[in-house]
Amino acid sequence: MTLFRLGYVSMSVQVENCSPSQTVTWKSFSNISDRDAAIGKVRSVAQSNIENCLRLLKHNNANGIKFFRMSSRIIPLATHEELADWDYKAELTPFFQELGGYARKKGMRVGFHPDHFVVLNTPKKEVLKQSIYNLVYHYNMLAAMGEEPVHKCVLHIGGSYGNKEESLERFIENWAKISPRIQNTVILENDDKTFNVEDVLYLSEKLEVPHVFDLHHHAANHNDSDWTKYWERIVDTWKHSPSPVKIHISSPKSEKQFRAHADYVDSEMFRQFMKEVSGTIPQVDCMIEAKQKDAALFKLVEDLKKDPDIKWHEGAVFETQ
DNA sequence: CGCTGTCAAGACGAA
DNA sequence: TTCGTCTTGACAGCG
Repeated sequence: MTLFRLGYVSMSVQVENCSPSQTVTWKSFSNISDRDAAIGKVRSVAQSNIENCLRLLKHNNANGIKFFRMSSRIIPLATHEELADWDYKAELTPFFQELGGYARKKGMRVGFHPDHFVVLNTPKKEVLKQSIYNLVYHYNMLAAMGEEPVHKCVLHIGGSYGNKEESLERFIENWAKISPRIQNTVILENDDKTFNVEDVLYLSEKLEVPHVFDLHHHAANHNDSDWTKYWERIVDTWKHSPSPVKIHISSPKSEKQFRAHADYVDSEMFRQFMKEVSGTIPQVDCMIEAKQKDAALFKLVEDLKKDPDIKWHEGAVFETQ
């Protein structure tokens, strides 16, 4: 018996005018001569983003969706050094509290996937510094929400820099320079070009970091295409986590653009995955990464409803034998 | 009003 | 070494 929860990424294609990623660019910030007014602009955009994120959570709850990836762009310019003196935490905490309070009350799992500028295996000191600063920003948002800031930020291992083995080892060296509280926010995903499941498992097991397995990336980048032989080890990386195993699901856009995300996910592919996983663990949370966002999730649910073996709990939560 | 180019941030490969 | 591309949603600017 396995409980599946489906989630989706950041924004809805159904709820209108509800972007949680409105922004103020550095360029437009700089064009405002009154700095207080400029900060005010950033503050109001951030508040609006948090409000819209809350509206999305309410939309999710109404549809039985208990799993969600929040936008990393909630606070524009939060990690820009020119705004380092702005205490966004103090000013925005009440808004984040409401957001986190709602998620908690409804039993929702929320998390982040920081942008690709966060590269922990970089050889450049400055890039590592900025990356850690970016993770601190994510930590601060989680803390302000009252969320336990553990295993909530999905990252890739990083670049290969011409030598994959060295770059894998550099991750470990750099990891040692990061405080435990920030280390604890991180979970690691296999990518579609360089670091495959075996590489992530190597780090995950060594550093005790849960591995977020991405099925689509695995199809694009693997040593052995049969992922099931890694499954037990993947599950094992979650044994000390407060959260259930997390998986990424998406389908290739086309044969030619294999690595790009399709509008929807292939429900046959999902069904295959579901069959393999059923019975191996009590619960798995599946992040649907598709261009059509929540609409793709709803379409998958429609398809899965035809399956008589599935027992439905809520809109996007179900149980298999 | 709608289309196009630009936007904090990194990595990579082509020229 | 420099530049375009990747990828992506928002937005400013332009016609």
